[in-house]
Amino acid sequence: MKIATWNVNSLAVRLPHLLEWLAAHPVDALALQELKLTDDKFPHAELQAAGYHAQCFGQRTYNGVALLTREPAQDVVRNIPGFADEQSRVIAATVQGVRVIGAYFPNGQAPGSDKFAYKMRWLEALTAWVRQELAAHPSLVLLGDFNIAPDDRDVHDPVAWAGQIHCTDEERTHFRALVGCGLHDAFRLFEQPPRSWSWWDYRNLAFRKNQGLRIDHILVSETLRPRVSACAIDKEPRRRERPSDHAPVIATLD
DNA sequence: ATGACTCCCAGTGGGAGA
Repeated sequence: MKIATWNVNSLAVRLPHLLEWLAAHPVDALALQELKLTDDKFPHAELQAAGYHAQCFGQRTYNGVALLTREPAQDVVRNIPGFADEQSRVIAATVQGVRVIGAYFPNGQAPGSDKFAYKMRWLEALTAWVRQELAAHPSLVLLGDFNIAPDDRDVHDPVAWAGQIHCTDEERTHFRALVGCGLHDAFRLFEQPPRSWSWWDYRNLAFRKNQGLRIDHILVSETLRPRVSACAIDKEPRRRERPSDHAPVIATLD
């Protein structure tokens, strides 16, 4: 079973990239973030033709998440139960016996800002809920755009980024708290090329210079850990014309 | 260097992203 995550930065713009990628990588589940469209505009027909069921949770202009699955999904949950939120950031479902939680974590803009405070509240609520979900579903994957670079080795220039958004101690402490619920960063279960990133700024020729951050993650539960045989970032879609600024991440479960 | 690019909604500019 293959499970992947991809921040597409506008599904309307990226649908051709997505369909091409799915044809080359027929994963069993794909969590999408930053759809930037409402559910009435979700391309159900195109994805159905590509062999996928889709659960969507869209929003105009910003945010929006979806879960694409080969097999039908059960027990779909939108956003964090009990956490009132205007923003569409979480979609969870059970697929082939695995509880899959796809999430678009808040950006946070800058430490000290209102958006940073929202990010902290959101992370608090997510962690409490994930703990409950793990108790109910031992086979669980939490994946998506975390907007957190967990470690300095996930940052192309740790000195320049020190204390900046995605790299603050507060964000990294929250990441460790999530992992502490009983999860493992699938990417770090394996030897990886040095300077592996999942996001590159559109500006400054950042992709060409390989200046990026690893902020898109796949966390697997203790129960699933022995089944994970690979995890990789696919840079290919970032090389295409008019790419998303994020690359997909794929985990393979035996 | 408060830059740079891309997307969206707007409406000939500005917010947000990361």
